[in-house]
Amino acid sequence: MCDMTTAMAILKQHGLRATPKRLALLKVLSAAKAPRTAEELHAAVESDLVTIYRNLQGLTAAGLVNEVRFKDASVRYEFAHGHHHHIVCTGCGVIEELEACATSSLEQEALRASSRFSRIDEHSLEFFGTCTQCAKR
Amino acid sequence: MCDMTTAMAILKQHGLRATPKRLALLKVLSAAKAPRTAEELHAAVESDLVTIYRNLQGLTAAGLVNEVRFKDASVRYEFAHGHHHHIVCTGCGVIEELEACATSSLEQEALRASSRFSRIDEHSLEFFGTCTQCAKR
DNA sequence: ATGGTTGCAAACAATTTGCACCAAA
DNA sequence: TTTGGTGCAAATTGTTTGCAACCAT
Repeated sequence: MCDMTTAMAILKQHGLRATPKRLALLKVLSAAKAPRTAEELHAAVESDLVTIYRNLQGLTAAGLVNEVRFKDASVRYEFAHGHHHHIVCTGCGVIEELEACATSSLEQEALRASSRFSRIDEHSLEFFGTCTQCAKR
Repeated sequence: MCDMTTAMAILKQHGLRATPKRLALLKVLSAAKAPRTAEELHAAVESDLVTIYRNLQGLTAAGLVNEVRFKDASVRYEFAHGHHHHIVCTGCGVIEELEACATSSLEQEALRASSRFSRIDEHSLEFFGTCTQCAKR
């Protein structure tokens, strides 16, 4: 579970009220081990789906939540907790979170290779493979 | 422009006919220096938008076209020509294609760090930054 | 009491599907 | 002449907006 005190402070700081719906959403997200879809969250926290979307927007803007867009077009949300990437199983869809990110050298290289760019600020990286479960079959 | 002879062979091999609309789409895509949206293609090749979508689907399945989903939710298509990545300017949206891809070590590392995966087959990687034009302002 | 928040209905954008007609092989 | 391709209308999916009622501060 997340640091609720800090979260409350950040909410206030962004003019967002600590409503039950919003807190419930935040709680589910912070307890999740992998990013969740709006639908999954809707199923988990009994709020209007529209409210889920609006709160995800607000929380993302406040930096408490990250939006992750996967290559299969699904959009998922996760409690913000440092830069990292994911591996997605192409068999069953399970998503694992990867701790480290060692792409700084890649960024440097990309910038060097580029002809029209002067700065790189961000990147997105996902891996796709087969989880051990699916590999057995 | 692409190797049309090869393209024709691949089409036949996938049960796809060499129709004018399809060839026009392929031609525009192969001439583009950056991935294009369905709308842009629609504007460029006078076919029904639905036909564009259907042909993009078929060509993608045949491996002649790649679908690229950017983090800003836009979906673009490019003529398939070897593995590579892109840099996107967060200012003006210009997209540059990067030649090389040196992520094999990252894949190895990711696989090692993972606890539930036994194989990585693919990855997606995009960089976001500022192009020299936008940097001037 | 104010100004953000919520639910419901409705609007939207992007993409897909059904169907009748047309055309490449 | 057969089977895939095309256009048009309509359906779908995911997400956003308008608005009146509601509630946290």
